[in-house]
Amino acid sequence: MIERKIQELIKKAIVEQQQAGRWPHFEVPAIAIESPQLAEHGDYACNISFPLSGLLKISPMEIGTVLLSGIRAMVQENKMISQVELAAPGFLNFSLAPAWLNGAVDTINQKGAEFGKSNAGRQKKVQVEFVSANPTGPIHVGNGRGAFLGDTLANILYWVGYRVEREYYINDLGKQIEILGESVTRRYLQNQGIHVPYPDYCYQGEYINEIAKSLHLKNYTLKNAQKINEIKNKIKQTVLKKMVREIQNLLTNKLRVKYDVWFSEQSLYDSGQFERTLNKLKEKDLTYEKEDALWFKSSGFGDDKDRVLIKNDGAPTYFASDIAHHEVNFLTNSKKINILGADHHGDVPRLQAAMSALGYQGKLDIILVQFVRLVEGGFEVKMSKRGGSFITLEELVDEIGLDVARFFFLMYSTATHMDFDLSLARKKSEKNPVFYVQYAHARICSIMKKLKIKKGQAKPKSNETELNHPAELALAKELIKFPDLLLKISQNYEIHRLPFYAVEIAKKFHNFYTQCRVIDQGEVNQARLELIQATQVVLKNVLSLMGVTAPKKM
RNA sequence: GCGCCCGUAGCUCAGCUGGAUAGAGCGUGAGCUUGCGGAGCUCAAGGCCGGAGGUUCAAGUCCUCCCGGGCGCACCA
Repeated sequence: MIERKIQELIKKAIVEQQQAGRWPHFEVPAIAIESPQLAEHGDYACNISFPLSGLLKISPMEIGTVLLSGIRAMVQENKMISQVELAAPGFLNFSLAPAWLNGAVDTINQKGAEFGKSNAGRQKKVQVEFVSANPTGPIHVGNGRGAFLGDTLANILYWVGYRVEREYYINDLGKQIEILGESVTRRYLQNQGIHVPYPDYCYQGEYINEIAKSLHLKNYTLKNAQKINEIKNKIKQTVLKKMVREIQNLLTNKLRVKYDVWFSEQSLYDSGQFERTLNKLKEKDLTYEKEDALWFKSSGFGDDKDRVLIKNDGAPTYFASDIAHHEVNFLTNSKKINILGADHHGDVPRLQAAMSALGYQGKLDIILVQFVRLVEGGFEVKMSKRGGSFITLEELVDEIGLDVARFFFLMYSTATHMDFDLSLARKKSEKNPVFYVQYAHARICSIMKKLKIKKGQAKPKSNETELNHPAELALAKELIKFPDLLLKISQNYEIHRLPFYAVEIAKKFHNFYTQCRVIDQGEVNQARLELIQATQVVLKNVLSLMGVTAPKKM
């Protein structure tokens, strides 16, 4: 909003020069569209002089000088911008007017819990799918990254005006589930004293044995142990349900991760959706049979080779299910964002190919999240369900706390391969940035409390209604960026900017706090009170988007 | 071999569609009390941004090659 205003000013100044015949005619928007950026020295810095310099064959400083006088004349009646200056290499720096900032702070307080919301999404329906880990074992630390990112992204999308559906896709079909059933069955039989081997392909984790121990299958005794398949199927269904329930319980109750839909892969077949999607591809002549299998011509849509839909044993592939699954999603959503682990990057081209084939081109965005490497005292802690040695997400959260975990996982770019040192995290936990941010919030609450105690005998308010101290202005300028930040994140999915922003606000606040007093000699500074109220509003909103608590005291 | 991601301060990471003297936290060193919470504030030290070319007025950012690390390359899910 501020950036657009500045762009307008610059464009006007350039056109002015053109109309006066001093500069040749060129397409202004193409250049003026270069958006102003935040700078240390001014509030907004613009580098427009540089591209113009090449075009006009005049030095950047000269161009800056010409534009400066034009813009200054216009700024006279502008309330938002108080000052424009030309800096050394040819930068134009725009400063925000304190009086205008005052009004902006006021607006934040009026909007309160709504501050930051917009209707940019125009109530379009978007689905965010995340985690979707196979229900073959506990949720591990790597899944946690996706869980918190997905939850927060969905929150942000909702705030900028989308109708958001959060989905967990349950792979309750196929080989992995068979192996899960078999693993538990074998342990179960072993626990009954029946000698059965435990092959390498079975899940090795101790949790398998724990589940086996908790099973009570009264109808099956040692005598009819030969009915292994019957037992296995029963156990498989029981274990699957149990696993899904545990995952649901962990995510929603313990990790504060919300879901709207738990979508079963099996349901695609029960509902006939799988057949419908498959027929659609067949009708478009995009499939063919080869070596007793049914193939999809994905190479015609950018994939490097064709892919199997139905295996030669008659069973559908995971890929085939996933196509039908996505089609269901697009029945009710105009857009889908899928958060995947980086180990699935190879699957992206084929999935996009299928979406293009079905007419959903450009509607699926995939966010690849790189792996988390757990390190303990310099050694990597392997996280593999198959291998059995891993730290579950639950264990991690129990140890460092949910607020710390959420903040920590959110503050890294999804492209970063993060190294997470457990021993370091434990030591550092008190110095964690999340506490820094929460402390700022608690400090504000503390001041508020102090004011409320004296409610009966209200403190006299000073007649200072305008911000002028540098620390006040810096804080106010930070606060007003919030709505634009959310819009940006909703477009580029750079979720890590949110925790960084939170830290920035906390920093500006702590700095303000040590330099400026809200309650001074029994008198309340009106402008500062409004400023810290606004700070509280923004901190609360930011933290709630991240699913982190905003404590009143610590 | 092919494809995707990463390489920035001692450590963990930012650096937004190329723009001013490359930033933060932790760690290290030096300071900060008449007053709203010291889980805070201020300052300092610490960098040939993996390497070499190229494009540009301008490269940590874009292109090519090389080195190093992670992950994929199934009729598994």
